[in-house]
Amino acid sequence: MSIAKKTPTIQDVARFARVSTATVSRALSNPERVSEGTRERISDAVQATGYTLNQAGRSLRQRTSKTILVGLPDIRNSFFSTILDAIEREAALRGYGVLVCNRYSGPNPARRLGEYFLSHRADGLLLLDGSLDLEQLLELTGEPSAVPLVVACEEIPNAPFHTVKTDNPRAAAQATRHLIDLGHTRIGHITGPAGNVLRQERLAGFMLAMDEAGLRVLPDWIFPGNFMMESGYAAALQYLAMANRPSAVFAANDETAIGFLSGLREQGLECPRDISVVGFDDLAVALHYSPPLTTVRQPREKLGQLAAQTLINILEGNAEAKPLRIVLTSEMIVRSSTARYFPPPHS
Amino acid sequence: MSIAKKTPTIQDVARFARVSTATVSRALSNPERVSEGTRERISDAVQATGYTLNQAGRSLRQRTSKTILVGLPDIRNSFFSTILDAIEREAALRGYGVLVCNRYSGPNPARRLGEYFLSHRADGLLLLDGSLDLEQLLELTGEPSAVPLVVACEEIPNAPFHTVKTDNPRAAAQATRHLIDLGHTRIGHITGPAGNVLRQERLAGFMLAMDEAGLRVLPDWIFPGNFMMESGYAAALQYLAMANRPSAVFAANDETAIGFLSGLREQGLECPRDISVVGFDDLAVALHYSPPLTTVRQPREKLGQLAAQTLINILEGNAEAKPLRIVLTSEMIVRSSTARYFPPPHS
DNA sequence: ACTTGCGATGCAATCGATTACATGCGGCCA
DNA sequence: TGGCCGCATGTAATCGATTGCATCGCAAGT
Repeated sequence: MSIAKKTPTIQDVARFARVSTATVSRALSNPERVSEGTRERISDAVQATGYTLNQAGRSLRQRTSKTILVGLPDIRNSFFSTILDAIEREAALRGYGVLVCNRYSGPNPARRLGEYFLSHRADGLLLLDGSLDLEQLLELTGEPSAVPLVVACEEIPNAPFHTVKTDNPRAAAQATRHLIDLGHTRIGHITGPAGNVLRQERLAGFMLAMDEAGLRVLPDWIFPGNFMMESGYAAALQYLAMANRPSAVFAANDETAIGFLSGLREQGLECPRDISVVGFDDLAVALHYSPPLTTVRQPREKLGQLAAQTLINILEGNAEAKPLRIVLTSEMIVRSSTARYFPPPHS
Repeated sequence: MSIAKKTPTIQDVARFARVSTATVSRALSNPERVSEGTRERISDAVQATGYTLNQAGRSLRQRTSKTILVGLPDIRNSFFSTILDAIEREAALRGYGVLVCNRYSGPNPARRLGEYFLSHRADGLLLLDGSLDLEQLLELTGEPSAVPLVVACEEIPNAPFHTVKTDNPRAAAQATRHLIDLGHTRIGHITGPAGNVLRQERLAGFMLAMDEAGLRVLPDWIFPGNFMMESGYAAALQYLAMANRPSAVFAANDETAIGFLSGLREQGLECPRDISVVGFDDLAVALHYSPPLTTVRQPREKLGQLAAQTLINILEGNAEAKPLRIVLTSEMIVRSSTARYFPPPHS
C-alpha cells in the first residue's frame, strides 16, 4: 500500500463509516461528543482506510501548525544540541514538530525567524539565544505578543518574555569560591562573548565571590572570550605573556577552558600543577579531558524539557498570563583540573 | 503593525491592486505571465499590505510543504549537528524549512518518520543514519519511492536510495597505514556500534590495510564500541587487562578515541609515549585535546550541503532518475597522538 | 397530547492559495 | 470584412479539515 497512490482523507473515512465528515472530525478530536456506536464504526473505518490527518488542511482552518520553531545561535555547540534534543523529545510527545533555525544572521536576524510566523509555519518560538535586539524582537512579536515566545538558557533583560534558565550568577560565584577555598587568591576569568547575557551573569558572579572574599581582580585577569575553544586558546597566549599571572582561572564555559588548557600545555604549563581551571556546562568531554575538568553542570535536559513544556502550555492556552521565570539550579562538579594552591618554591 | 491583527491574504492584495486573486498568484509565482503594468501594481500592493504567503493554504492546494525532514541518530553528537547546520543553511537558501526528528526509537523507528509524510508535513527525508531496517524503510517510502529520500553519512547497503557519504574504507585504511608507517605492527581497532554501516566500512578498511602490510590482527584487538566516549573508556579497561597489548589503536571515531585515552591515562599510560591512537571525524576538540589527536577529517559542511542540494533537486524535479551516489574524500590530519614505535626497553 | 430539551448528527461555509477553463480584446491574415 | 489566434485576466472549483447552525428523534415534563 504505497503512500503515493492517494492518501485517504477524512471523506474516505466518512464514506466508509457512513457518516458525515463532521462526525468523523468530532470523533477524532472530541470523542465524547459522538455516540459509542458511531465512534467504533469510525475507528474501524480509520483502521480500514489507513487514514491520517492532513496537517495542511487543519492548519489552514485552525490557523495552527502544531509546530514550534527553535532559534539557536550555534547548533554545532553540543551544549545547545543537547537542549535541542530534549526539546524535540518533549515536543514530539505532545504532538508538535520542531523546526530549527540556526545562526540566523544578516542585518535583521529576527527577520528570518519572523518569516516562519508570517507564513504560519510555526505556532511559537523557543529562543536559545539572548543576543537578539530587543527592538527587533518586539517588532517581531507584535505589541500584544502575537508570537508566543519562550527564551531558554539565556535571557533578554527587562523584556516581558517567559524565561527558563539556570542561576548563572550563583553558579559562577560557587565555582569561584571553590577556587578560593583551595587557597587561590589571584584568580582570573575568561568571559563569554560581548553582548551576551550569560557573559554578564557569570562575570558578575565571579566578581561578587571575589569581592566577598576580599580579593582583588586585576583588569588583566579578565580575558575576553566567546565560548569557543579558539578564544580560550587566545587567552592562554595572553596569559603566558603576563608578568603577574593568576594561579587559577574560571572560564565561562568548558570549551573555553579546554582551549585555554590546550594553549598552556603547548608551552609546557601543566594543570593542575601550575594552574587550576574551572569550566562551565559539563559537556560530555569534560569528564574525559586531560585532566578531567572541574566544572558546573547545568541541567540541560531538564531545561530543554521545561522550556518546551512552557511554550506548548502557552500555545494550548493553559498558561500563566504574566511572564513566567523559571530558574534551575546548577551543580558543582569537582574533578582534577583544580588543586590546592601551593606558593611556587622560589618567589 | 502587529501580526496578531490579521495577516493580509492574497485577497487583500488583489483588492488593493484591483485585480483578481488569480492574477496576484500568477504575478508572484510566474511573473512573466502577467503584463508589466499589472505586475507593478501588484508589487506595490504587496508592499502596501505587507502580504506574506500563508504556507498552509499553498500546501493544501499543491500538496507540498516546502519542508524537509532530517532524521538523526543522535543530535547531541557534534558530528551530526555540524552536518545539520550545513543542511539547514542550504535549505534556508532554497526556501525550505527543516524539521528535525532525533533518536526516533521504539518498535518501528521508521514509523515516527513516516508520520511526517502521511500528514504531509514534509516533502522529503534526509537520513543521517544507516541503521534503519530496510524493510521498514521501504514500507515507508512505498514501492515507487513515494518519499523522496537521501541518505547522508551512512548508507543502506543494496538499497536504491540516493547517497552522499565519504570514502570510509579508504580513509580507515589510510589511518591504519599511518600507524604502520610509524613502525607499529600490533595494531588494534575500536569499532562502531553493531549493525552500523560505518562500523563495517571502517573495520574493513582497517583489516585491509593490515592484511596488505602482512600484519596479523588478534581477535582480542578488536574492541567493541558504539561511537560514544563511554565505549572508548570501556575498551581501555579491556586493553589494560590484556597480556599482549597492541602498541597502537585506530578508533572508529574521535569520541571513542577520547574515552579510550581517558581510561588509559587513569592507569598511568601516556599517549603517545606508551601507545599511539588515531581517531576519526576531526571534531573541534580533537585539536585541543591532550594530546592533540591524529585523526581523519571528513568534509562535514560539504557533505551536509550536498545532501541538502541533492534532496531539494529531487523535490523540484531536476534530478537524476537513478540513485546518485556521491562519495567525498576525507583528509588525514596528523597531530600528536601518534608517534614512531620504539620497542619497550625490556621485553 | 403537546411542548420542551437535549444528545447525536448532517449541511454547508470557511480557511488561503492555486489552477483549469472561460472570456474578452486586439491584431493579423486572407 | 470575417475568422482565427494568442495574450491578459477573470471565474470558480479545488485541496482537507473544522465548526456554526440546523435538523431529527426521543424522552421527560406539564
